Amino acid sequence: MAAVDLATHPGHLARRLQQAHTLLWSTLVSEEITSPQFAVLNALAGTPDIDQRTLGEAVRLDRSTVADVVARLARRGLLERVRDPLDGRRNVLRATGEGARVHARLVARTAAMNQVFLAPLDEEERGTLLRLIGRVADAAEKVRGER
Amino acid sequence: MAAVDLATHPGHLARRLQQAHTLLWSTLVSEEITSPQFAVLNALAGTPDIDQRTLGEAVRLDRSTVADVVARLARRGLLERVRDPLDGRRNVLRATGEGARVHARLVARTAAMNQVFLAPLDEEERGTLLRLIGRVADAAEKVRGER
DNA sequence: AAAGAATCGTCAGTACACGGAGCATTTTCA
DNA sequence: TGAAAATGCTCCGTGTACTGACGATTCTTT
Repeated sequence: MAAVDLATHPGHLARRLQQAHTLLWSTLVSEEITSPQFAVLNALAGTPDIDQRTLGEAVRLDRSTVADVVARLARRGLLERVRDPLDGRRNVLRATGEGARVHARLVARTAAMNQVFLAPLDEEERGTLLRLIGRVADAAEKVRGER
Repeated sequence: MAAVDLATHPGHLARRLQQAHTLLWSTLVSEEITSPQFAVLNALAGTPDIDQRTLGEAVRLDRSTVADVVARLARRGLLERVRDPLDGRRNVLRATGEGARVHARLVARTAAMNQVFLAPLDEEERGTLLRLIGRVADAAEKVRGER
C-alpha cells in the first residue's frame, strides 16, 4: 500500500527519457558510437588539445567516466591521447582525421533523430522542454560545483 | 569545427538531468537505496506477488537489470524472491516487512527531494516539465513496445 | 630549494542498462 | 499426446556513471 505515482517523480521520468533516447540513438544515429562518445568528439571538434578534466567539464562526465570513454575512442583510432610534455599530469586530447569524419557524419543524423524524438511535441513545446530541463540541470550542477 | 550545441540535444540534457538527480538523491533521500531500487519497492508496495517481467514493465527496467536490482534488494532482506510453484519459470516477488518499512520511510524524503530538485521552476513550470517528459517518454516506449 | 598543497589521472569497487545466447518450463496445436 | 512455439529467467559481454584511494607531477610558500 501507499505506493507513489512515479509519473510525478522527475528522476524517474529522467531515467525513462534517457533510456528511450539511448534506444532511438542506436537505431537512428549509430550502433558503434554512443551519445556520450559523440559528445566527446563534438567537444574536441570545437576545442582540440584539451585535457580530460576540461573535457569532462564540457560534456559533464566525471574523471573516471571520461577516462573510460576516451580510452574506447582512442582504441578505435578516433582520437589521440598524449601526455602533455609541458605538464606531465595531463593527457592532451585531439580527434584524429577519422574521428573528425565520423563526427561530421553523425551531426546530421543526430539532428534527424532529435526531430523524431521530439515528434510528440509541437515547436513551442520542444523549446520549452529543452529550456526547462536545462534550467533544472544547470541549477543542480551549480550546487554540485560549490561543494 | 562544426561543433554542435548540446543544449539543443534532448538526449544530452536527459543524461545531465539524471546525473543531477542521482547526486541529489544520494544526499537527500538515501545512500543505500537507489532510485531504481526505490521504484521496485514502490511497485511491490502497490502490487505484491508479481514476477520480474511484470515488475520490469511497471518500472521500466529490462529483464537483466530487474534481475540485478532484485538480487541486491533480496540480499539485503528487503524483498523475497520465490519460484512460483504453479509456474516454474517465474520468480514471485514480495517486499519483506523491513522492505515495506524502508519504502514508507523514503516516500516522504522523495517528496522533499523533488521540491528541491524542481526549485528553479515555478508551480506551473513543474507540471509542464513532468507532462512534456512524460509524453516524449511514453511515445518512445510505445514504439519500442511495437517491435 | 624543500616541504606542503593542489591537480590530473589511474585503479578498484559498486550500480545501472542493454542485447544475445541459452536453459527450463509452460502453452499451443497439429 | 507429442512436437513446436512461447515465456521467464540467467549468464555473458559491453558501456555508462560515481566514489574513494593512490601515484605522479606541478605549484605554493616559506
